[in-house]
Amino acid sequence: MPQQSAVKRALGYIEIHGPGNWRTLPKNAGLQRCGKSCRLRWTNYLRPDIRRGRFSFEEEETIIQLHSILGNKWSAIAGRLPGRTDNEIKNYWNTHIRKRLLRNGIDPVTHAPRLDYLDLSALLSQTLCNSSLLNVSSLLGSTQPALLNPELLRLVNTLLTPKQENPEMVLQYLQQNQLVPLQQTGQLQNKNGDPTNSCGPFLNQTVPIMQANVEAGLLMNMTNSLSCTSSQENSILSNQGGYMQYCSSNIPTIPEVEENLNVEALNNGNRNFGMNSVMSTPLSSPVPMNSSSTFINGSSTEDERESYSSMFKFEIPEGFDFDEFM
DNA sequence: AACTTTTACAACCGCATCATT
DNA sequence: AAATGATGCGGTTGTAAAAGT
Repeated sequence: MPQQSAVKRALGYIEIHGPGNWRTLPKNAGLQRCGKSCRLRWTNYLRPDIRRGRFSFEEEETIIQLHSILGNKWSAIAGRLPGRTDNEIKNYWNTHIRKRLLRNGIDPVTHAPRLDYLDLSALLSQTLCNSSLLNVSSLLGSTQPALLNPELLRLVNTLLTPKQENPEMVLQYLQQNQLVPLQQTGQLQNKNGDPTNSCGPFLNQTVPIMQANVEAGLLMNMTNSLSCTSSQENSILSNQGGYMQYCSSNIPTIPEVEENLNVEALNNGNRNFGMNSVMSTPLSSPVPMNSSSTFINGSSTEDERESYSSMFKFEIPEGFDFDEFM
């Protein structure tokens, strides 16, 4: 007996008798399934009001927000997303959202930032001149993010502490910890020992450059990378005064950073990066969740969403003089 | 082209709760 | 109040398709 016609019979049976009577349904419709299986099949797949297709960005944000409040109460979350089933949301969480949160250094269970989940190797390499001489990956000691080298955590902390934003201290730290070769001239060299390569002069000249430009912009961006890796995660930052805001002992909060940096100078090179734009999702109540805050558009693809995340990674400020640098 | 690995999603399982007798 | 069956729910598994080698 073709399965297609069995489904049609089941649907016809439900149309006549309504959903329910799951025990009698398989017998009357000639199905091999048990009643429970029929019910699940109906609620998760066959129901006519089920909305199929990709989750929109709004839906995704709603799921994250609700999950931060409700936890794994998938049916409760589904209740706020018309046409979506708990099973669908659960699957989407496990296959998409959870992974992205982990990649962005956010614990998907607690929704708190976790440095040990973050791809710090890539972040720091990118940060410090995309340097091949920085043996950052060795700091990690393992490919497993959970086993983060404490040295790296200290380094990140050093980089992120506003009072220590002087790049000289960063370099000093790197040298002290043998993360870069210590040179008598103070110049750095690459693996080939060539001090005139792109990275050496950069780090040598970086101090004044960074003091002028990078100091504010790069550190701010790096802070964003760690604590606010995407507009989506920004929206679920802790629950203070109607706003969600993540907190961490190591990571300065955004207001702290703003306090310690010259915001005006910062914005010169990063106008699209204003703090307001990333901290603007009100969450005075769990529902309704259709915040208008940080949406780029409602039909963004996953790749596009990933690119939002990368927006918050290190960028060289506009004022950066590459000619001088080279 | 063939094989392996990864991804995404539907389906299943077991337990908890609710409703009925 | 207890027993029984139905339903709801969250975690897990199975598998087809896609991606990678």
